[in-house]
Amino acid sequence: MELTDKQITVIFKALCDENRVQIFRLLQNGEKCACKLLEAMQCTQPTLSHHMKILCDSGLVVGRKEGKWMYYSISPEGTEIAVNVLRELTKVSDSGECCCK
Amino acid sequence: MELTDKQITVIFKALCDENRVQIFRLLQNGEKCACKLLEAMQCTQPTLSHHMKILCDSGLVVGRKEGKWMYYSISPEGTEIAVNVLRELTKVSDSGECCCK
DNA sequence: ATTACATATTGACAAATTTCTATTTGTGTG
DNA sequence: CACACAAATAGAAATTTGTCAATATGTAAT
Repeated sequence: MELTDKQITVIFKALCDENRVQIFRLLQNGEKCACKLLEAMQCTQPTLSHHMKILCDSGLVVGRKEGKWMYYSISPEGTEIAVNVLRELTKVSDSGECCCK
Repeated sequence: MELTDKQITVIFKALCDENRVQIFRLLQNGEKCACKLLEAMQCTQPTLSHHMKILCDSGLVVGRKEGKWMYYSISPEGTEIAVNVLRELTKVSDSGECCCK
């Protein structure tokens, strides 16, 4: 399962905005409906919808529709992928010195 | 050691750009000087300098000056912090249902 | 069907980001 | 000192992102 550089940026874009970080905090207690998230956030409904789209695109959050409502939750699978990608990208396999010495 | 939401976004901004993802790949073999990175990248020197600043600000990369040269490498400490933050933010402590049912 | 409600989409605008060229700063050498 | 080289900074242009008001879509209830 190889991710492109582009896909990697999409994952971490989820965490590049303070509002979205706050949304993660709200989701830590379990699944929440959009309306409940909206109450807790200082933004309009379209703005929240926009952020939720970015979060779902990242794979770190999953949405579930139930009647009129959208329920969002943190995805353990997405989380695991993100952690692995981060570990992979920052893994150092020290192989020799730089030439510029 | 508590990080603000703002600081968290700064960490993950490092990984929000394809060029910077590429730089991580280049640094995986160990420390590299800026001039060597520049050779491998498709951008100008000021652009690389800009990206390196963002990477250093994130704490995921550290720079070391030696004479005229700047040497950059992946920071194991910064990496560990980033992984911990990611784990922390995406940790679910399931405490009850949403009210909107 | 009509109404009410929850969410998504559209379009516009402001702010932030990326990129470049030109210039400056810092360091070593003849 | 004067020159060359590496890297950073300044400033401007192009692009992307975040935000909102307005509107559309989907769902349930009367």
